Amino acid sequence: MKIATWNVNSIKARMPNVLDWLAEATPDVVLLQEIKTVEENFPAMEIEELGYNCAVHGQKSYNGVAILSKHPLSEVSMGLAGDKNDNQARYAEAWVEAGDDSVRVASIYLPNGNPVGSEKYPYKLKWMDRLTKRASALLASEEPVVLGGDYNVIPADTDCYDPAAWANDALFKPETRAKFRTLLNLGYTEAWRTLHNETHVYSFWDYQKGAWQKDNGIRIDHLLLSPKAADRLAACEIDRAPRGKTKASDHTPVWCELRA
DNA sequence: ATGCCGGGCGAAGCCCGA
Repeated sequence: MKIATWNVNSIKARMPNVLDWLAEATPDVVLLQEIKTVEENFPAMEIEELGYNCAVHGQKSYNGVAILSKHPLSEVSMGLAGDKNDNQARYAEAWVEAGDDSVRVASIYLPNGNPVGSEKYPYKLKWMDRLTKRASALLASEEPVVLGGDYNVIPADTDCYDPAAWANDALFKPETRAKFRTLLNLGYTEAWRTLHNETHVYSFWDYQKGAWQKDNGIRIDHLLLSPKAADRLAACEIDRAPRGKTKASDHTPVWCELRA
């Protein structure tokens, strides 16, 4: 079971790249973020032609998440509990029906939180508390769970090109990283880091200042595995190739392989 | 301190991202 996460920064602008990558990488499940469109305008037909089912939690212009799966999806649930006034589309969850390979997945677009002095930062921290609550409830089921997405969290100094430059940023502040650790400490395994010792390996490069060419990136796209999923973890990689293509997203896909 | 780039929206220039 190959499960990927990818912030595509607009599904409509990214369709050629997304279709190419689906055909080349052949993931079973893809967790998309920042689709930037409502469900009615999601280009489902072209994706379905490649054998995927689509579950879309859309929003006009901003945010929006989706789950693509070659296996049937059930128990599809959109939105993150805990704040009835939150209408930003940042969370989608589903059960992937695949026999012994079955797994629960969530596509997560965690708020950026900048600028730190604005209301956006407390919104981010509260959203992380809500995610922690949901993640805790999912553990109680003792199912295999993969929480994948754009976490907008740089876990450690070595996950960015210049820690000093990010010191006061919402993606890197101690409070942000502490909440991310709280999430992990529930019992989740961050798939890429648990299989890799390398430092300065990234999943996002800004469009500006030649960040991609200089490899000035940050690692903020993560796959968090419950114990039952972590026991099945066989591989986890960051596929840099899509970031180097024309009309690229500023994020590149991260995928993991779970044994049956 | 701000723009840099790129997308949405909508038809110019602003909002937003990380």
